[in-house]
Amino acid sequence: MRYPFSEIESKWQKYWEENKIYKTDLSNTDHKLYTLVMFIYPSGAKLHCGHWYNYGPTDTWARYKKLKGFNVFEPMGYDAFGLPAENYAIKTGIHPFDSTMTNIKDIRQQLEKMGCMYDWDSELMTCVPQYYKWNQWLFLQLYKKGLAYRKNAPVNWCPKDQTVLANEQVQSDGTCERCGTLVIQKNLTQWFFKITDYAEELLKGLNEINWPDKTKSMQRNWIGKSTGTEVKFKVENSDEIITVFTTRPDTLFGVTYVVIAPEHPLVDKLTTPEFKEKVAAYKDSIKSLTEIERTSTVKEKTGVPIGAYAINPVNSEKVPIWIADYALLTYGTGCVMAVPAHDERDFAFANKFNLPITKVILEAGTKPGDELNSAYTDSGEMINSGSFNGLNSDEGIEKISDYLEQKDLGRRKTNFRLRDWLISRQRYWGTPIPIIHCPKCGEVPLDEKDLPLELPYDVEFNPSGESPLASNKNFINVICPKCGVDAKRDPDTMDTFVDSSWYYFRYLNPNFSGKIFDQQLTDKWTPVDMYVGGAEHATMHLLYARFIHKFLRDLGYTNSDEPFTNLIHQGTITNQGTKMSKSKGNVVNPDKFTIEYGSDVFRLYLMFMGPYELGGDWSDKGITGSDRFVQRTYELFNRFPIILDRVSPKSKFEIAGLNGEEKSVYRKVNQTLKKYDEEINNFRFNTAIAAMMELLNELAKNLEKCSLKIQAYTLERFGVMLAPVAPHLAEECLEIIGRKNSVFKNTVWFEADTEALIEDIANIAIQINGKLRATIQLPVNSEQSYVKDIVFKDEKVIKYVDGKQVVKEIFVKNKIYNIVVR
RNA sequence: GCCGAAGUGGCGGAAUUGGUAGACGCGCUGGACUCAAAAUCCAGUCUGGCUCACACCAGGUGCCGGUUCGAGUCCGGCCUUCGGUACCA
Repeated sequence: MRYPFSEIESKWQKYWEENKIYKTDLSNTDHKLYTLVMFIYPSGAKLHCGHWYNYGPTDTWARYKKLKGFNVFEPMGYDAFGLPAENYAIKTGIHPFDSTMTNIKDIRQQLEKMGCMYDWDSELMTCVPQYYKWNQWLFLQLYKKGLAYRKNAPVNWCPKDQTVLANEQVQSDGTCERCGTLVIQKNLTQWFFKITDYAEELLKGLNEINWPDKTKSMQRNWIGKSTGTEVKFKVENSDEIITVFTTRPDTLFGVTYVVIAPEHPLVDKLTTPEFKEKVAAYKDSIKSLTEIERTSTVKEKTGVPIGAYAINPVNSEKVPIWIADYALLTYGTGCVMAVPAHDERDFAFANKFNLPITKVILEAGTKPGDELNSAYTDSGEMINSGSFNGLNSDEGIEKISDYLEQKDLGRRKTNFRLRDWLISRQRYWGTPIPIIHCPKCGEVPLDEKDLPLELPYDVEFNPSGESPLASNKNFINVICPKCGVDAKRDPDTMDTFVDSSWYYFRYLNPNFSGKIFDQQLTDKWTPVDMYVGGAEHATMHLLYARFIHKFLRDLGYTNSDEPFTNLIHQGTITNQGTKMSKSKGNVVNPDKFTIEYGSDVFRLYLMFMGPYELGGDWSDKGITGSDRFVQRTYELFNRFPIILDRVSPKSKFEIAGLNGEEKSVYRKVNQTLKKYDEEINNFRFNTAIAAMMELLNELAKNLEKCSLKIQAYTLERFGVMLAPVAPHLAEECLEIIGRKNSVFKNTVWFEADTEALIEDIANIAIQINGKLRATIQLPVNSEQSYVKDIVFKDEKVIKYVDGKQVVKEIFVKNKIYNIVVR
């Protein structure tokens, strides 16, 4: 009889729900284990295979931990604010709130069908005032500490989504992370969170968390710490000072010109009258370039002199000041000292514009007079550097920095590539910013007791570049709480990454009302022990959450330094090489497979496909293999109904007292237990399932020939191993053999009998000069002398050794016997 | 350009500290069952050579070289693919 998955899945799902099997007792924190998967964005596309691939295997891991005795908390919720719902509203006229609620309802049903052990009492969604009120509260705390501020700056603007984006949300090809449209630069006044205040700590903290090295290195690069020195250059005939940042103060004597970012405010002040026109023309010419064109490393560098000269503080040399597109206003001081001899960019630029090149670092094995064909960027002996001549340049970095600091010509400085997090968005479907703009008082933060500032339902959606909230008169017009005059609310909403930067706290008591979260619980249950989600969040969500976590800790709201102790990225499931997405129309609907095969088969198949962290291209080719495994398993258990009522197996058997088949079965089940344990623990589901398939093959062959006791022993263990990977099937199978109660109610785990792991017989490979010539079977742990006798009686060995001299013999116990002949 | 990961049968993928390459599964081929098909079960399946067949021989983990009794695994030099990053001074 085929496994009636539909009936059995609903039977056990009902049982689990009625018996509150997955309700976590949060008061019990012994062996607590917080397992979390990144929450879901509730779009109309519902669950696709990628979601399943994320949630199914993670749930298997969580169930495995539960069986091993952990008190597991595994919640699920909805990242419910965001652009797609709003774009959908623009297209169809369906309000984002309504479409989101409908989607959540559908997705919840799909999630329930998956049969994961989510604690549904902890479900949360971010688009309700009870949740986003605390985004606003968080904003106010940051504001109070000066960590939320507004400034006018060149920012990334997505013309399609009609909103600004954070740096992290612009992809390396200059397109929008959400919609793929080319992002442009605009000068706008926007809200920022000062993540840069935590740059150093965000960097250091990476050493304390067990995350994939890849992800940590991406964050390190993104933070981009760089230590160097700021050097002050006086300007000839001017009181202005140009401060440059350099990591190579040792090359200061080699400066032949200075470059300022074209947008730098000093440019207008310093440009001499005869250069005004050229400078203006140049600034115009780069304005028309897109960000990618401008920062492309293959593009030739451009620039113009501004007519003014700077004075090198160490040798009083007069060098020309240029503006060039390769100097970035947003990094360091926006000004660069150019040392063409020892910097590739400066070298290329100097060659193009015939600027002088002065060598000040000597490459070992070259002469001072040798011509440079390219910039020499390594260390060496300092030359042409006054009193610093002869020093090694590494030492020179320190010596010149000391000198500059003593003379007040500069100071050591650490710079970060990380920029502040731009959090305001000119969109509707997000958290309103709790600030009032008063013509008299300026920015007036809302009082905490007036939160939440609710998002109004009625607004104009059509994107005009203006925040939709500005169209709702009742919302936008307000009396200044300070002075009573007519004022306006801030019309922007927050980046949805604010919502997700602290949601893992909220899960523990999503209905808590007095504070942002229930610290009684969160102090005991956070950090999250295991976090699973896509690698695409490496420098976005995963960085923001670490920042907010540290900020909350500084306020005394949490007792840990990091939000996620362990992190795993599931691989990406692609379809014909491209990532599944609704816009590309290549989404594979998992329902097709769950309807045909059931959710356990589908879950098994996803896990069996390959290494979890690799993902892969979607194909349903092998799913029949998982189906067969399930059918054969079900059939096997049905051959031994209520066996546990008829016999109570021992917890261990003496292997010597077993007959041949029993020994084989007993050994295999224990070997499988050990393998399974190691593999699942490390998210290597594919090999764990392969081991179970091997076990099933063994049982199909030999179980019937075993004693009742061995049969019961084996099936009980097989059933328990099955429970994390195919929960519905396992519950049913265990019930068939007579187990009372759900295995997830009275959890049990069987450790392998270590004595049963070793085989009696070892296969020993015989090699001549490293080539396999024969294999022999001998009792395990046979000594060399014993093996040698048998090896040299082997016909093939005789054939190969005959007439030759045996030079060496290598013996590895139970593995190989290699004879080296000449 | 730089940083990181990966290249193994027709396909997805296994392989402890260097120790019998191809576990497990898909697909395919042959057989059993069946009136027939599906399902199921059994056998075979890296490539080439030779053989009626068994056996045997040679080659084989992206390419070239090295270390070693022995290399998918270690070292050096390349090639390709995929992620990340992009003038960060």
